[in-house]
Amino acid sequence: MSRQNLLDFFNNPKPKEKKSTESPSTEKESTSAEKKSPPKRKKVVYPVFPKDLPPSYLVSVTYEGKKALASLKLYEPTSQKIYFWDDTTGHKPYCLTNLPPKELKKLSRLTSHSGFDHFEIVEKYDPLLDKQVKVTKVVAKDPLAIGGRQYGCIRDIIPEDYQTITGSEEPVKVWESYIRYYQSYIYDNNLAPGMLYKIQKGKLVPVKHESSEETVGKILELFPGEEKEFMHSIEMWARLLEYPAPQFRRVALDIEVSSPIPTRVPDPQEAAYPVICVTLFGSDGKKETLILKRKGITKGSKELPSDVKVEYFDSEKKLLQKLFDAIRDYPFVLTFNGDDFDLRYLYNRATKHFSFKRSQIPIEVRRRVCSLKYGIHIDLYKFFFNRSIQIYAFGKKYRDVTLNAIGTALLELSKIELNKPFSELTYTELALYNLRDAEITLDLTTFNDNLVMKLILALSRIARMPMEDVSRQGVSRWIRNFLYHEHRQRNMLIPNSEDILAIKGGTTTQAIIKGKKYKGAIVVEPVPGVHFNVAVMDFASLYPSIIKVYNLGYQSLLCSHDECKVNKVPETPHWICRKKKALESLLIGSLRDLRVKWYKLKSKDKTLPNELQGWYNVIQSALKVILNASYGVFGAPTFGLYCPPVAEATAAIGRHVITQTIEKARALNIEVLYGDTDSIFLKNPSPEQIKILEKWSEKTLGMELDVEKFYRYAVFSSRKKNYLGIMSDGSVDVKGMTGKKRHIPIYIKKAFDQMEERLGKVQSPAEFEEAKKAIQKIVRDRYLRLKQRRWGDNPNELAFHVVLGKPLAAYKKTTPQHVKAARKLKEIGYDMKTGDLISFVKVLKEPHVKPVQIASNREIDVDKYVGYLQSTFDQVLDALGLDFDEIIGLTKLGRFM
DNA sequence: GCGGACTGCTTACCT
DNA sequence: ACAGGTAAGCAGTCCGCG
Repeated sequence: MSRQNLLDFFNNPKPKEKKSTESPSTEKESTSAEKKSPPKRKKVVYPVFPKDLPPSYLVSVTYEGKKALASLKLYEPTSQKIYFWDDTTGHKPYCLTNLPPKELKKLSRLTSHSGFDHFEIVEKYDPLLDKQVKVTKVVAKDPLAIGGRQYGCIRDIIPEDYQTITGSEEPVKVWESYIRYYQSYIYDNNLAPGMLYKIQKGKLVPVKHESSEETVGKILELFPGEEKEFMHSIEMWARLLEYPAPQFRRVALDIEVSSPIPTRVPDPQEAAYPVICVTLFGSDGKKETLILKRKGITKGSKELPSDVKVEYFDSEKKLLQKLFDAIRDYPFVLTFNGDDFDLRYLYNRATKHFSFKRSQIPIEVRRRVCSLKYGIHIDLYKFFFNRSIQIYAFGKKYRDVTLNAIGTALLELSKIELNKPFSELTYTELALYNLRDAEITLDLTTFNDNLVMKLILALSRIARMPMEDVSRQGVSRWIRNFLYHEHRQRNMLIPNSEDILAIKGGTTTQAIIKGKKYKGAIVVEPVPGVHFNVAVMDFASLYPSIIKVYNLGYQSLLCSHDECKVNKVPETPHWICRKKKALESLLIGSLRDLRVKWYKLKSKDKTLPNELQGWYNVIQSALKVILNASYGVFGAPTFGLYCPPVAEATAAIGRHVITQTIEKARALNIEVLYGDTDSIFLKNPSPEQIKILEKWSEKTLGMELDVEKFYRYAVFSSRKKNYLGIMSDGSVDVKGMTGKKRHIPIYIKKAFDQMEERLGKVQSPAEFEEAKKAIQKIVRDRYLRLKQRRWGDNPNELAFHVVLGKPLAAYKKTTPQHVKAARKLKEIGYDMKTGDLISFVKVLKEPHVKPVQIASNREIDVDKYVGYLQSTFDQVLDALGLDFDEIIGLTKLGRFM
């Protein structure tokens, strides 16, 4: 499954849009701002949707407790303002139960519950029983009554009281009680966050975008002969994805707080120390820094850029007031870790240390999230932390989830390095530092034509989630939510996870890895050596294809029909339904086909206007992220539609498919050099042989097998997931090799890179001998330099870099080397937490490791590094028939001396 | 008490 | 809070050994 990423498209980033300088640069620094205009205490009123407003994007749905209804935020792209619209449909929170009203009326705790409203009998399709059922809709006055955290909510009362009161053994079921109210509102009204709406006669109605509709029509023509149901899904997705994206008016916010201990981050709960500097960096050109005056601090000699507006404050309260007013002005506010720090700190600082009332602060603090009353808060830390985003959208370009690492990797813009503690900075130094952080934060969303904003928008549409949620939650939530949405659209009961598990059961195969639930993919034993003319064929999104073609989903696996029981999944006792299409199969299948047949092609179509091609690339990446996870979620207990047999069946069919393909290739007399999950590496196949394989796959497996790439030659050792592939242009694919892993010292990596470059130059088998000699020289040189201890003035290049996977105290079973180093760092005052990258070197003395910060050249254990050099190169040398010891001048005999 | 064989833990990677 | 499979290094344990 190939790993081309979102950034590939933008190899030629356009020059940045010129930012309009809204504030004239003449006003540089005014120290007297607060004397001029003391902030007035006026009531903050937010705009309500006017009657004739142009089409606006639905960006948020929340429950408004005071009014007891759903409240929507819409972003009007011309005025670039947020407007509020309150529900007029009378929609109310509810849950479903199998008890009829007659029985429910016996439950006095329910009927007398202050939040209880009424009962309705509704008919639904139960996908686990495959039949229509009558259930009771228990309607409530507010969402907390259904499933609030406090004692005695409706979803708990129903089963508890029914059994105690009636003594009945009948299983009492409650459905859909754990769905957030605003999601329920979105599902029931078939809303799509991120899409265009208008208000017509007091109702929210979707806006048609004509040229997008035309494209949707064209897309549908790409799928002749598909069933009606499938076409409807394609149409729905295409509409969600074709509609244009707006310009997002936004501001990045970053604050600095004084702290008595420089290495400790102040606690946002206490918010005990003053906010000393704040920067607002806007997409509209705003660059404003607010500084708190403190004793003994001077401006210093450095200069700020002339377009930055600086304001000094005598009082922190006034600074906060000014900041709050600015926040209120923007429809979108960006932070890096604002949920856990900046916004939380500001809120607590304002309420606990100054006399701000809650109504005077534009921030709402919840358990894990900080949101805004007016705008939309996007915490980019949470977004970039998302593993799927990291890997599939950004191709692992950034490895550390810090502002500095992401900024450096994606923007080539780094944080300003400080060489003295915070408290000793001049005002200007502090402002520059703060300004840079805010700049990076904004630029993370502007680069490549606002890629990140568009990506969040696209995901929001697919997942049917507000942008605020989709940017914070993981891919399993995205998938769950659009599947839930489709359940509601079809009047299907959304099953409880435990019921799926109880009916469909667990897994039956034995995993190779201890502790795993079921058997996964096949990895073919590679044929060691150097092979010229290697074709890599793979199945385009194998697992989503399987889910589509084989009709996989919790409904279809182990269905209740006797006649389906013969439709077995290979190597398992599971069977698959032949009578009814599973929702997952339909929706994941249509998404896959849409990506492969439209968005992937369009994202590479140079004839399209640049901007449109970019949008298509965003879409195909968003789809990739979702599709890549679409099989895994079935095996994840946290997924709402968790169904182990579905995951197990997908993997089993995958093994079957690849095994058959390998057999077919061999039957065609093609040597199969290697294969992993969905790919096969073929030695020197003829174009005819390839064509036969492709046709065969289409016909017998119903799946698309294509040549994904062609290597001039490939180098395999006997290790799986470990090879080099040299493309015809000389570029080199390096997979799984230690020489490419992030933790190894640059000193060793450099030698590996040299070797890689040399291998890229080899055109033919005849040229190989010379390359081998060159590689031997590279290895020998690096070995000798190590032995001569020539690596520089400090051991930085010898440092290993390993991520701390959990808090220091959680390492109980063993103490790995990086943990030893981290504990040492902690002793000398560093703040060590999960996710930190620990850099350490290997030294002679116990405990043989030392943080690089405090290590010196003379204590380095050179032989350890020689050992590392050897194991790194062995992976390649094996295949080339070379021997490390011989290269460095040890004869085979010499090794025993 | 010591060393080799073994298992388990941890991280980084592949698909 | 997507999944399982593989490689590598090190920590810790067990067992034999006069």
